Amino acid sequence: MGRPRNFDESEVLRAARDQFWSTGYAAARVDDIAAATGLGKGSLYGAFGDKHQLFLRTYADHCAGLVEAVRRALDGPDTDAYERLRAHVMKVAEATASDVCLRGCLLAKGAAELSEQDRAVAATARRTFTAIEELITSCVAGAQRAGDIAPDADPARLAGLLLAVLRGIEALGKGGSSPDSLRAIAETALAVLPRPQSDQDRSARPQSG
Amino acid sequence: MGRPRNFDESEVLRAARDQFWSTGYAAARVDDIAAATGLGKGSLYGAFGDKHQLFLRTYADHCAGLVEAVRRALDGPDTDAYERLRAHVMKVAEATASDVCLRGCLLAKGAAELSEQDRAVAATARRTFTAIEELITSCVAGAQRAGDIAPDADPARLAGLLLAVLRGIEALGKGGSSPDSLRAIAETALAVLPRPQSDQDRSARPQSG
DNA sequence: TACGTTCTGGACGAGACAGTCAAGAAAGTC
DNA sequence: GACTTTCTTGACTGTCTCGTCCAGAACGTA
Repeated sequence: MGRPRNFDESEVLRAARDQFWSTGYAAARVDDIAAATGLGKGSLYGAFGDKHQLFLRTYADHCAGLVEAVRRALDGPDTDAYERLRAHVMKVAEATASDVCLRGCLLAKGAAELSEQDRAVAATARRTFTAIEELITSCVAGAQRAGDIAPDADPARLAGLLLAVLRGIEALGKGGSSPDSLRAIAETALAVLPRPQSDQDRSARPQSG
Repeated sequence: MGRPRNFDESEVLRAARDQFWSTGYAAARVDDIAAATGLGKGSLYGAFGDKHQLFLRTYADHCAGLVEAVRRALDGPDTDAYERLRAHVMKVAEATASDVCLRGCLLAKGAAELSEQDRAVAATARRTFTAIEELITSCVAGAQRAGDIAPDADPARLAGLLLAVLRGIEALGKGGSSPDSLRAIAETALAVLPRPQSDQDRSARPQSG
């Protein structure tokens, strides 16, 4: 059956992804990727095709992983849906704030660099955004059923807004916005979500100071 | 006094910017930039230094122009502050939605590609974000004085949220989100802004359907 | 052990690219 | 008109990088 492969595919893909992630697609050198993975270029080309194919593969895998992570963070019973949503939004802000090297999110970085000229990248990015938005929509709807979101609000619209805020936090983090300001954005986004009337309406307002 | 320059600096910078804008920094070729500007490479290097310096110049100019455009859109009397804010948010959504080629915003594209490795780019992006946020803060404060925003809300926090939403819309547009969904995000962001108590509270809620 | 097959690794070639340079052009000055 | 200075042009160079290729290694099979 021939010589078996001497490497773990997922490890190689992760190393390759990290190269693309830190330098971007165009600036990533195949030789560097080979060095980072420990493979010779022949093996790399034999197993994954050329640089572009390798990128598409790592990008798609990474995006799928992202969606799965969001699913794990947001899935669960309605009772805790609002709390899970809150925790997730804050976690994204914290993660972006603590990304000292400004590497940011590969999803956004890849889309920014390539979506104009590469339909496959644009399609993957779009699918990823849509999938995450659906997960947020479900979570908001759960919170609504549990009485933590105003009953007359549209979960899909709130989810769209929250997704935009999350992507915006990511974008601002790339510019080096302070951790505090990113946290403030996340808190404010949660604070303006419409709560049921029964709550003090004030609690839905960002406080001064 | 020697031979005078044969080109208009701002036109050359604009042409160079467009090259960086459509391909990204790393993938932009100096030969293409020269061709686009109509200059020989010698003139380009003589006038603007190397590729990196040229990019920094176009990036800084572009960001300064962006801030000026936002200032023009948001400056004015308190009476119309809320309306100007609303119009601006909707305009960004429309502009992103109609950006068929997914070129996106050079500010975000440059920051995504280079801020990790280039402090000057990160600093320019950060300054730009800060400047825009301050303009939004002023506008929100004006709207608050005019009675269009809840008096107990914190304009700076709302401005941070709005900036994040605007950047998020831009990021989602890069993935090819539908014009309708981008518009919906903008509308929802405006709808969740806390309005004064005197208004029907319902009007501050995104409607179902 | 001999053989076919698949993987490995790195040398190699072709092309692309950034930046330089030298010869000449266009201005001002005397 | 001679001279100085600055700008212009595009050919040129050296370097970098992608992708290929091939000799050999590591497996299963007979």
